Amino acid sequence: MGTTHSAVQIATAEVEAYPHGRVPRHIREKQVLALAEELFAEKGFAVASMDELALRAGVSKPVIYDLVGSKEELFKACIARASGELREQIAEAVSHQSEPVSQLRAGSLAFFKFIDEHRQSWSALFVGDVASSFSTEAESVRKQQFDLVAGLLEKATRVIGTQIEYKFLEGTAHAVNGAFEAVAVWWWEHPELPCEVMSEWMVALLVPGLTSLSDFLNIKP
Amino acid sequence: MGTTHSAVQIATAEVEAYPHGRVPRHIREKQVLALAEELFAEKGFAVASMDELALRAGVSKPVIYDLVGSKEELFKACIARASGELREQIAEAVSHQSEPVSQLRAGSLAFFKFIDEHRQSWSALFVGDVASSFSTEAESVRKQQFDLVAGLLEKATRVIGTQIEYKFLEGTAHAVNGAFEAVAVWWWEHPELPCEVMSEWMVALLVPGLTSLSDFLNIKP
DNA sequence: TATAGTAAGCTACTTTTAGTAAGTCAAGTT
DNA sequence: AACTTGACTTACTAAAAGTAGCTTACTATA
Repeated sequence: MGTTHSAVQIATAEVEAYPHGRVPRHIREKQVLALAEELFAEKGFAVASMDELALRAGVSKPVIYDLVGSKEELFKACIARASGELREQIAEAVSHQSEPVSQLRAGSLAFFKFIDEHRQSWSALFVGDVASSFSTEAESVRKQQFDLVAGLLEKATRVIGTQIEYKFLEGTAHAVNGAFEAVAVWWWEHPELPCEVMSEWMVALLVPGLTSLSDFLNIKP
Repeated sequence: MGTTHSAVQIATAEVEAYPHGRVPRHIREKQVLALAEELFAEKGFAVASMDELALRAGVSKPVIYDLVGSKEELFKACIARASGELREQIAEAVSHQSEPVSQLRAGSLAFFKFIDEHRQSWSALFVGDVASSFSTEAESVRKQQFDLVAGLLEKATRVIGTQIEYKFLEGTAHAVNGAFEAVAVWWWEHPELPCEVMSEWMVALLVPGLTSLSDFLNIKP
């Protein structure tokens, strides 16, 4: 367990187990996906070319197209894979907490840790280039933060005994997520700040408003 | 003053004042910029083509390239123009207020009003497609929100007599801006909510955290 | 074991679009 | 009248997405 292996390295090794070149579909697919993520991370969506991807995979272009459909679908697949991973990490961290504020804090820390460990990919897939036009994919991350936000607000309002409209929960979750994303982008140029500080900072910024938001929401039922 | 004229209509009228086709450079430039913004709003960066822009302007492609340099520069110019307008509107609204919270409230309302009146363009230039890769342009809007946030935090900390690090003001401004942008995107699918509600909602979400954030910031000098 | 079927891959295209080289044509300037 | 300049054109190149149709190796079964 001394060395760490990247997804690309693992996939390449698996492919090279077939020295004659003819590799089973699911193996080739994993390799192409891993190489694509790397390529997008290096160059961004617009500049990354399918020709180069084919070259790196040591395969011709139609093979790529047969596997992934189109450049856009490939990009979406990369986002889906990465955001799935992010979601898992946050969920894992949250699951150890029971109080809404502690959950948000744990989720926040997990978020920054994930980004810290995947700077390049994260920037390419979630920030740069066309990322936002595929927002339906990154959407799944928001869905999750939605749950955290909902937990916070519902607890706050359960006291008053009011049912908050779903709509407002949803919008607030988007706002919270937007704040996290934006500050993560800014963090990119200030990497000297540790995850813990980033996380506490965001908690300090958002929790007071979230807990007191119920007042506002009760005005507009 | 009965009818309203769009930027495109005005520019087209100016161009048609030269029936022989040879139009002075600055007039043609204004027309091309207006048409470009319209085209990007309709199709988004990736799908909009320079050929079609040339066609719509009734001019050949090299003319476009002579005027605007490249597709990316053209897009940046559109963002710069639009964000300049947004900045002006917010500045105007803020200038009528003196207290930080009132300023944030006024700025917030101006923000949502602007977007409400420029839905298509705003979405294409600031959200869709490549928008975020040109974030240096949209950056100028953040700079302004930075001032508002700084006002809030400095007032809060002046009481305690501490000097907040510039870095944290900046990051917080990004977070606030990200929250606004994200909720504006979400608003796109919930247009039934009036600007005033959106604005008050964001104020309710952000102000408590902003005013209390000083506690956190004083921990880390 | 011969052979039909299929999975993996290739060469060689088409199409679209950003960007450019080189020239035309009208109007003023000397 | 010759010369420069500024708006504009035709006709290209280059790069990259995506595809049609063929080849080759492996596999199952008669």
